[in-house]
Amino acid sequence: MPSSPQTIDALLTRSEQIAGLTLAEIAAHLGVQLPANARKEKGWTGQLIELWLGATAGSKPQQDFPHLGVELKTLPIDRNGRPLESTYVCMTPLLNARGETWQSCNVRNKLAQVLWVPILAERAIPIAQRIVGNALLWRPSAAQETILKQDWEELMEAVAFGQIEQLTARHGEALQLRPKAANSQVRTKAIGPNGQIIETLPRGFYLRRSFTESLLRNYF
DNA sequence: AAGTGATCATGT
DNA sequence: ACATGATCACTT
Repeated sequence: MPSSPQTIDALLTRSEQIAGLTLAEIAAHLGVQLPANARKEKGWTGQLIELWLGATAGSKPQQDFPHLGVELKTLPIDRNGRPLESTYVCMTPLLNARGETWQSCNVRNKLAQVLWVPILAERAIPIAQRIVGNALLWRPSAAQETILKQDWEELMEAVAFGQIEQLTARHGEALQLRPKAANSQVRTKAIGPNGQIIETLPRGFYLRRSFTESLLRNYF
C-alpha cells in the first residue's frame, strides 16, 4: 500500500512511474481486481490512481493531498489528447450560499493546484487496456482564475437569490452546475424564490470540457 | 458529435 | 443525506 508522498517532487516522481502503463498493469502492481462491470464502476480509474499515488482515501470535501495543497484528477482523453468528459469539482452549497466567497469556497480550494492525470480512455478501449499519460501539475493562470471566479460568483448569486431552479448546465463559461445525485428523485434543501426553504436536486460544480482542453493545450 | 441531465459505486 | 470517485445515456 503506497504511503502518502511528503513532497510535490515525490508525488510527481510517483506519477511518472505509471506514465505509459495500462490500468491492468497498475492494478496488478497494487493487487487490485479489475472491475467486472466497468460501465457501472465509474470511479474505478480515479480510485486506482488515488491508491497508486497514496492519496488520502475518503469522501471528505478536501484536497486529495492536503499537506501538499494538491487535488488529484484523472482526465479521460481521446487519442488526440482531447478530454472526453467534463470534470466534477465539488458539491454546490445551496443553503448557505451567502457567506461564501470566492476566496473561501471549495471550488477555489480544490482548483488552486491540480495534478491532472490523463487517461487514454476512449469507450472502445476496454478499461484494462486504457493507458495512463504524463501527469501535469496545474495552477490556474490569472486569466483562468478570473473566468472561474466570475462563473462562480454568477452561479452562486443565483443560488443565493433563490434562483436555483432557473440555473442549467448552459450557464457559466468554464464552470457549470449539473445534477450530482444517485438519481433525479433525490432532494436536498435550497433557498427558494421568496427566501423560503425548498427541496431540490443536489447540484455539483463541473469544469467544462472546453476549459480542461485549453489548459491541457497550454502544456503541449 | 456535442452538450445536458441522469446515474452508478462506495464511504462517512 | 452528503461527500468522494466519475461516466453514462439521452437529446439536440
